[in-house]
Amino acid sequence: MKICEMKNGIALENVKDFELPHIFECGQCFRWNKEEDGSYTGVAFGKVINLKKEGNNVFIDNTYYDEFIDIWYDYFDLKRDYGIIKKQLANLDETMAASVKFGHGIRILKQDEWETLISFIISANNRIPMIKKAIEALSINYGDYIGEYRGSKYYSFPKPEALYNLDVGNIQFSGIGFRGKYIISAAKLVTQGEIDIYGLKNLSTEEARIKLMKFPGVGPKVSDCIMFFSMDKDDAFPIDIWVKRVMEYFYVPEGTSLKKIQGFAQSKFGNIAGFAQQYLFYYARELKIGRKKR
DNA sequence: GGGCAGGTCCGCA
DNA sequence: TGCGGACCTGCC
Repeated sequence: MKICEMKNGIALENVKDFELPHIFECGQCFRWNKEEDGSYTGVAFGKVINLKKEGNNVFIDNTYYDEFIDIWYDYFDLKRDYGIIKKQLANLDETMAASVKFGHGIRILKQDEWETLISFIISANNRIPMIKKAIEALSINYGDYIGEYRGSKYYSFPKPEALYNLDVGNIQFSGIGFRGKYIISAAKLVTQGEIDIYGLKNLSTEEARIKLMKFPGVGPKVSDCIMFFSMDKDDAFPIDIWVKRVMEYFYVPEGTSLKKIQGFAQSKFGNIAGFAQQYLFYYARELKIGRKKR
């Protein structure tokens, strides 16, 4: 891959394993939206950027070289060779081979810990369009105004300090529902220094999971999402309804407990379980594998 | 209109 | 420990 400076942006030439729909629609993030021209615009770390792909080149607009190196290179996990991971997984069995082929351009974004915590608290028993709406409402109301980009206004994700002294009634936006009280509790725990959200990545997966589950609204699934999507815990294996379905469809008997599925996944996928989960999730959800007919 | 959605919490054996 | 039911809310 070659990095080239451009007017108001940069170009990545000869990028491998980088498909915009795979990255932004595999369920790991909620603040990226597809534009009419097929490009994606999103907000992360208080910045707005737009990505467009032509051939094997990716164009990132509204940034500059130093910012790209500081923020986006890591955010898009560009130091990692996904070819190695995909090969390892595809060699396991036909299901993994098909999943990896289907989502071949997935990359795991290195997201902000706090934003990921709140986003996945909101995700519990919710729908993706609703989750996106809720996060957008929180940002518009309690985030900072970033600026206008291509005719739309953008806001950063609110800091914990902006939420901790709110009343539950203040954040009853569409899609928040019963999760409002969890969000405020989380903001309090972080602001008051009871849980060092940005220090958890230095702990082991098991220790970080225990700490994360101290947040109300955070159970095993949400904690694994937070660890994998923002704390480099590649052995985390979040089991949601789709992963449960695809695991039951291909690997374990129907009705297997989540704990047993978790154990099965750990022994099968080991320290790259998170990646396996993401390819399986995208595969299952896009193809609606295992979903019962109504 | 009842059921369901990227689960978690709570009460009960 | 492990299980079933409740849960905001919008959409089918």
